[in-house]
Amino acid sequence: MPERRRRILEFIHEFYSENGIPPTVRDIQQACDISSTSVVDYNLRQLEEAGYLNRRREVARGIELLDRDGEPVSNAPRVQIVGSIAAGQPLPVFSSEGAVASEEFDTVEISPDLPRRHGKLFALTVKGTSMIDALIDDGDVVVVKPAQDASNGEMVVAWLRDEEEATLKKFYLEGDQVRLQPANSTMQPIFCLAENVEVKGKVVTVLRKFG
Amino acid sequence: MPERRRRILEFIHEFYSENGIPPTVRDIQQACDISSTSVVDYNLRQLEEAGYLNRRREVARGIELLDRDGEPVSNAPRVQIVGSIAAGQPLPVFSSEGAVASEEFDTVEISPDLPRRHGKLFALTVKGTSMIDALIDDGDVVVVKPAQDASNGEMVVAWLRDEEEATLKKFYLEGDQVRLQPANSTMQPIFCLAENVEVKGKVVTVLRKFG
DNA sequence: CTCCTGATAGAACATAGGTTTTATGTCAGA
DNA sequence: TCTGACATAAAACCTATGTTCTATCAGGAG
Repeated sequence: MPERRRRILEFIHEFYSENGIPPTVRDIQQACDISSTSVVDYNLRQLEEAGYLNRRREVARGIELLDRDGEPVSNAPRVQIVGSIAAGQPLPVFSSEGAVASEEFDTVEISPDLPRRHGKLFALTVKGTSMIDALIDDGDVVVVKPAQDASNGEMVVAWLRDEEEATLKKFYLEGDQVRLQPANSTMQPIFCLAENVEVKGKVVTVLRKFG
Repeated sequence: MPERRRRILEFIHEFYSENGIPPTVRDIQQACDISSTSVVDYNLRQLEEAGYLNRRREVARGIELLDRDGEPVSNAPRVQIVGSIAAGQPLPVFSSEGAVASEEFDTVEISPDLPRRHGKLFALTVKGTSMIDALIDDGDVVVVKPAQDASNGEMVVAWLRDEEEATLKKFYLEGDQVRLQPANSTMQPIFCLAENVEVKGKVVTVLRKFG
């Protein structure tokens, strides 16, 4: 893709993020030092053909950015799904400095207030029904804030060293013991030694989609 | 605030959620059955003075919605929480034409792709643990697309006429009977006559927050 | 009744902004 | 060298859209 075209696309992203509305042809013209609106139009057509954006004809500010799948893109924040969590399976290695390559993973869109409140986040897909007792279904996505410890009552991603098992439970430190309480209050808690429990993060939200 | 003004504000929210760009004066005029653009302009000025929005003068689609603090509202769409759903309680009256006043209700932020895919949505807070069998906890928020019927397998908000009870279940039409299947596959389904089941909407997503 | 204010109308105006037309330059390949 | 695709230009065009002007009407205060 020609440099100028790339520049235009980049500018549209920037402008939309900053202003909440798409730029006009003339906004682009100015920002990218282009001498004529027709050149902008030409390049926009190319970009449209290449699937990078949609243009609502005859509509002011009718540029709509698209993602790889041709779906309208939004500037809502996304977090990486760095892997899955399931009974009896190792957790993916998630380092806070993103040792995971950005491009390799799927992402999910989340509410903007989450990163605002919690900072950097990641997500895990739940595989299997082993988390049913935490009211989390097969296929749900849990959004997690990385953490090494937790306060009582917080829902955590915990790694049980001896059992080599990951679980989602409410965390309670009681002396040198840890009580891991299922969200479903009719289920029984697990008790284990504090040193056997490795907190990997705090669950911030659960996402479940239908249809 | 006059009814018409409220309507305008509500429409701007809707339009922006669905289209990713603010409406024009004439979009508003049409949607709200107003005879003249000047009336729209007049009301927009009032809304601006009252701090509900910002107008970028001389700019096409220059309406910018503000939140209570006068800050630009994030362009992540929001849906109204029109009430709660609980066992043995009536559902709130939710009409598609927004009989519910905008200001009286809380809202939740949702992913922008939801309104784009499903159109107008509303949300219900789940009260009590009666929806545990649908893996939905006390305090969860379900986002719902209004609908009068459903296809097999879809999670619906159903109203059981005889029982006078609202429930969240997977919907299956089987002859003249309806099977309402809990998401938790270990639980037993409910069978009832089709005419006893009133579908109110389809569940699009469930939101659960921790901390 | 008169005056004022809030709200509604209809029409016209002005310009922001999408689109088109025609022309020019560059470069790879026949 | 010629040709055609690709990219750039300048200017004009047209309509979508923000703005303004003037008029009307209902209701409350004086």
